[in-house]
Amino acid sequence: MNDCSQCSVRERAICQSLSEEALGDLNRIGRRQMLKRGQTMTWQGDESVIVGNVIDGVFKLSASTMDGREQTLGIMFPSDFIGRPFGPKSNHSIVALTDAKVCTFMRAAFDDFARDHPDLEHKLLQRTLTELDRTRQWMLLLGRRSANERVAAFLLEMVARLAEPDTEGPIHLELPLGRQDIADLLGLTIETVSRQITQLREDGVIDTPNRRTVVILDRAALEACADEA
Amino acid sequence: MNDCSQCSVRERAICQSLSEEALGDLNRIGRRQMLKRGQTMTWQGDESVIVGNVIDGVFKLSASTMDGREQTLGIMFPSDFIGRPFGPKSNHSIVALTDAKVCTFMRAAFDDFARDHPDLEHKLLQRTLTELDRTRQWMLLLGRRSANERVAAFLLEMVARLAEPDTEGPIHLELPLGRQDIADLLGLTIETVSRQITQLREDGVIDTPNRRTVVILDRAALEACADEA
DNA sequence: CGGTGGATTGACGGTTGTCAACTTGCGTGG
DNA sequence: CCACGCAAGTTGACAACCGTCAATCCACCG
Repeated sequence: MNDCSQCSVRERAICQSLSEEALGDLNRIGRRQMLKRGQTMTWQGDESVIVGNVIDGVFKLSASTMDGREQTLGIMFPSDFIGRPFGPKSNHSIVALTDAKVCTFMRAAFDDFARDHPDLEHKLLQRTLTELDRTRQWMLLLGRRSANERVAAFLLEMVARLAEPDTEGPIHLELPLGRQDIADLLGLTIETVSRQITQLREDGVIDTPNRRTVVILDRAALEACADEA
Repeated sequence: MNDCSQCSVRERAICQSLSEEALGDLNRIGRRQMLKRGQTMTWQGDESVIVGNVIDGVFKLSASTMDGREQTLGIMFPSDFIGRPFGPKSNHSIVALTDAKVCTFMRAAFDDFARDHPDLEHKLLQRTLTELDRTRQWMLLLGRRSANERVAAFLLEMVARLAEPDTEGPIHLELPLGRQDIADLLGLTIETVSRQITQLREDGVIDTPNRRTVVILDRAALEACADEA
């Protein structure tokens, strides 16, 4: 059964605003879906048919030019809302970076439901505004920051989103992205990302015990990199 | 008097959703404000105090790094909504690119009003979603496109936003931005922008009768530049 | 133990940024 | 109305950073 009361993002997703009864109604038009790492949920340019909440796993939103250069537009974590409600087209692909679980709705049905539940729309508005803020910050990074600033900023962003807050000492990160994903997110090539990471390791700022884990040894130094120079 | 019924963006701004009565209530908490070209309405990092509708003129949203590199995050035209509702901080400055007129509200009062008027919130949500789409498209440009692609894309964007639709022959554009503004928007330097414009002129794609006007001579060629190569 | 795909490293070149000189356009004041 | 002055824009020479291409390395899989 799809029981929202036991949903792991119950307290954080936009559905938190709903009464038990409304939640039941919403549940009736939704369905759970599992995706494998690397699987694409929706394609750039397709009609906007599906929207939903990320329950588990990590997704990237990405767009590419006609000749195949790719740019990641955002990373979505559990409780984030994905897809394009109230509009006919989706301008980006949504791809699972890890095995993932989502709670999906047909867009038309979701739109109708949302219009009848202003509290839900309000939560969605707040989330959209926050995402717009984040996206604009990323524009500054893409437009004006150097390769080493970008990599430092990326690592700090991952700390903010993945690590336990306020831990003392070295911070252990298990990255949901490979090097190519990082490059696509930062608007760099995989080689440049690799070189910057090597540099940070040689400077003693981070350690990389294996390809997917990063240990932050000197957070202050990383923050100095990200803010300028 | 502030008479919304005669407002030049009455049919296009988010207020279009309001009844006569609600419009009167909103009008009572708002005030008109004039700004000169170059004047800053709100500053990056300040508390979010003011929100509003652009009535006349053009604004840029911009953010800068600690060492002074600047990136423009968006261009706002009449009927667009500016400022950050439902959140305490504004992460970007809002600067008038031309003499301008806005209809402003104290954020706290606007927030309260919006929460009581779901139709208004819905319009705001739609606008925010559209702006997020546009911003993400711009991320692709900043992350992955070359200088000449960026300039071509910029000119086409200006055609879309400023020119009469579907005119045959050469398209006349009166740019609201100077070269430095264009550079900040495209994540380039002023010199690179200048060189690309010179190149397009020498190729016969555009003409530049004076510093602020551009004539599109060969739109197809421009579109070819923007899409790739 | 060997294969495969991701990651790293190196050499090189191109695009764009930097610095500086010069030109052009525009407004002000004589 | 013209001339002057300044800001905006253009052009050139050069350097740096990052992308490209290619070889190699390494982790993880059977």
